[in-house]
Amino acid sequence: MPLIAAERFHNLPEEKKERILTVASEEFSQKGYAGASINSIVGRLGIAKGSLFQYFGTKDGLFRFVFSRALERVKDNLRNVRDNARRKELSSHLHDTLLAGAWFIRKHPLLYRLYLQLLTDDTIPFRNDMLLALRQYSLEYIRSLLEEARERGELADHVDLNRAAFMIDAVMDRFLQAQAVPYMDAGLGLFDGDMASIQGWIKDLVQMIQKGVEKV
Amino acid sequence: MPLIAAERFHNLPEEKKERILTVASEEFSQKGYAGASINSIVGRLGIAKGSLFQYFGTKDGLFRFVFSRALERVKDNLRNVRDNARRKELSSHLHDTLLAGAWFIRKHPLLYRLYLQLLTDDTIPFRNDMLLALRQYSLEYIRSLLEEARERGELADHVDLNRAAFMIDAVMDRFLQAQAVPYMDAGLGLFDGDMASIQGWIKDLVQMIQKGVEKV
Amino acid sequence: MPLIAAERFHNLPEEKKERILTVASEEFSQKGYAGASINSIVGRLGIAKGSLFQYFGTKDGLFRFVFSRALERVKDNLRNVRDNARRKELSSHLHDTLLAGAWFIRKHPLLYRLYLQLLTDDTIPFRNDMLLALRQYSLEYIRSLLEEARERGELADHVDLNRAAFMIDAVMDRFLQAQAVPYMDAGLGLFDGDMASIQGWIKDLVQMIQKGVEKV
Amino acid sequence: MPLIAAERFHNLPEEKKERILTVASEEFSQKGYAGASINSIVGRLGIAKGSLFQYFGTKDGLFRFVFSRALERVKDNLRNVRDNARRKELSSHLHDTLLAGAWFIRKHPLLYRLYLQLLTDDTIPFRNDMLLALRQYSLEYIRSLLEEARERGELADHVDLNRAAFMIDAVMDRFLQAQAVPYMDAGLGLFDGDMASIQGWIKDLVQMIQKGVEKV
DNA sequence: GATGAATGAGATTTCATTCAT
DNA sequence: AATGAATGAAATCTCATTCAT
Repeated sequence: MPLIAAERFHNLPEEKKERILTVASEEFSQKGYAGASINSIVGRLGIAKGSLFQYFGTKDGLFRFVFSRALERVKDNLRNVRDNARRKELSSHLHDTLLAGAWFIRKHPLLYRLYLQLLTDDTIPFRNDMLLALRQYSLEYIRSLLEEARERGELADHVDLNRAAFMIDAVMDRFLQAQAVPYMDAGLGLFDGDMASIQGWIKDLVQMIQKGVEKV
Repeated sequence: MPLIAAERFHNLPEEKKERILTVASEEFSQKGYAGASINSIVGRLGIAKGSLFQYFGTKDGLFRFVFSRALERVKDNLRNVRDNARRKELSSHLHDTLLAGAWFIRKHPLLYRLYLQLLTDDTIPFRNDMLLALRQYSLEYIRSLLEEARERGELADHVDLNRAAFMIDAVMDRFLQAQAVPYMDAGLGLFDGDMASIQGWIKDLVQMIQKGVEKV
Repeated sequence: MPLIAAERFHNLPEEKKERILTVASEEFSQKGYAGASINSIVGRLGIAKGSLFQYFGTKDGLFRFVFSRALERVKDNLRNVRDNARRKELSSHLHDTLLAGAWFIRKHPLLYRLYLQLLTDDTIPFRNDMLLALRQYSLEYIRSLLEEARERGELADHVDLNRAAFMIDAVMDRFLQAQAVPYMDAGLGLFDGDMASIQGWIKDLVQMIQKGVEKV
Repeated sequence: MPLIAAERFHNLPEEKKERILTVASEEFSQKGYAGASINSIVGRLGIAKGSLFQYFGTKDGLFRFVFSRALERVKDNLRNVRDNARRKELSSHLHDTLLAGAWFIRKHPLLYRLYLQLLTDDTIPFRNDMLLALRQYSLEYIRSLLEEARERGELADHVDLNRAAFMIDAVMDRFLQAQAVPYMDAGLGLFDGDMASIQGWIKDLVQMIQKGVEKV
């Protein structure tokens, strides 16, 4: 999913570009694709309606650009984790990943919600392309962590890596959802605000994988 | 979240009511709340626009009614599972639940997507109420299964029930998502179409819980 | 070119329908298809913008309806001429036709200009269909007059009917254009306002055909 | 209708000027004045929008320039015919004229369509001026041919020159329209593609004039 | 109780034009 | 002399909602 066009946009001063994308992100992630309003965006930005259309051509174009950029940020974030944490054991890797994810979502809660939008809205153009790109990246990242763990002897042969990746992805994703979506833990008090309990979650998760996922 | 309004609606013949709610469900779950169009709904139904507004008052009213009814169906479905499967062991319960969930989603894929809509769309009226109701019901249902399992001695003391419920909920929900949302397994081939592999997933899941989730 | 849809429109009171079509005709014939403005039309009519779109769906739909109706009127007009003037000689027929045409254009100058619009505007939807329908009708009508004239012995064998029809059509059409388009006679004073000179034109035209058009 | 503005334009290299006017001609003649888009023109040209406005000031200015230039070309074309064909008889003159016209339209079909645009579009600025200039030139040209013919004794006294000019103009114009506008002969097969039949048409036309147009 | 005509605000998008660089 | 970013009015069209019949 390459960055689509928006030539005009690239010539703008960095600061202005940033402001535009932030406001657009907010709009899309709060109201969904259909609910988002170009009028509202330009109103908040204080720029002319025509300008936004010169930058991105269509509402679709704007959305795709915003989402592509969000995806790039996620990838950068994960790449960062890997670069800074080579040769550690699995639980440490996962810990860093989850921590990075949680930190990212706290910092860019809207980008995460953009992803959630994609899951259900059939009217979003190129939805399938975007979603597939994202899912593949996520699962492959986790699977690569598991493969390294196996090479280090952390995971027994009976552990099915694909299944394990799926489960880790599911739990971590739900964990992260709980940071971005209110009521996701339905008031059970599972998460305290300060991230202190992440250690416990990670430990559980790795134990689960190591002991509980058998090959088919 | 009580059912409001819709007095006029209830007097309609059952068949007509069914058709209206089905079409409205389709519209909302495919296009999201904002993207859904009353015009499109009455167009597909072949009834007058005024009628729909007499039944439900507003677009909000229609959405709330549709969603409430969907929630009722989910509850009925789960109640059914419990009634038909008392006194079994945990893995059997979870198995039945997951099977029922998968069956339900195959039969009513749109209702499930209505739930996904809720997760992100801030513009949906009473979103928080609806979401909270749903999450609570889901987590409490699983927690009650776990409590029964502990009473039967299936779960050691060191297992934290809330955490376990959360993880089960996460994995099951992601599993179900993969039935309703294309590309959710990103082509890893985790699921075959005929549900046959559910047994394996459940076994893994219970093992994980029994061995891997420690009290904080 | 059948009348396209516009179901909603047909239920309106006759008087209102008339007013709408008149105003729309004016707009299109004065400004062309692209230049015509829905805003301007509803502004002049004093009705809501949404109403016009409920009647005709799109700008295209409105244009096609207006044009189709204009074509029907032209056909009715010519049918009328034929019905009232059977068994006469050619010059009398042509005279009646031209008179009817001139009368029609004086009464509905805008409809005639709608036809002229078609000639050049590639962006008008279904332009070719509409134009072909109109041209065929016109040429066939004149040709049928010539065939009858030949049967009555008014036209010698050497007269090529297709060529003659084309020439008559050309001159009559240009004659009629001069009624609708200012400056068409470039100030040569060929036409006095009161139609009195039509007799002379017709006489010339028939003489031309009878004496001057040879078979290829 | 003097050429206004365009000082900056004249300093451009000949090749560039040509390209700009060609593209502008295409746009106007295909879409009409209102439908034509400056955006589309500069897009096709690959030049900056601001440049076009520096050359011609406004859309009106561009159109007037394009049209004036087209008119000059038509005049040049006819002047050429006269210069190369002095002292011939009427039918020969008309033949050359028609041939030149047909050749011109085949080579510059868009310029001809520009003229047709003028006939109906009230929103074109200075429409009347332009149209009058064109019509006068055409009718006067033909009339001058007829006057020369009379001096040579080709036309009897009873032939009304204005009427004759009008008829010739009408038939020739329609004949030329059939080259530029599809369906103008409505499938009657009156014209073969290679211009070979022009001889026949001219012969008919002159005969018609000589025998059939009487003074009022 | 059902209808569907009427509404006007608001949606996305295109337009000709200006002007600082 | 050329550029293209900025503009805001106006374009077409859709929307949820009202209400008289």
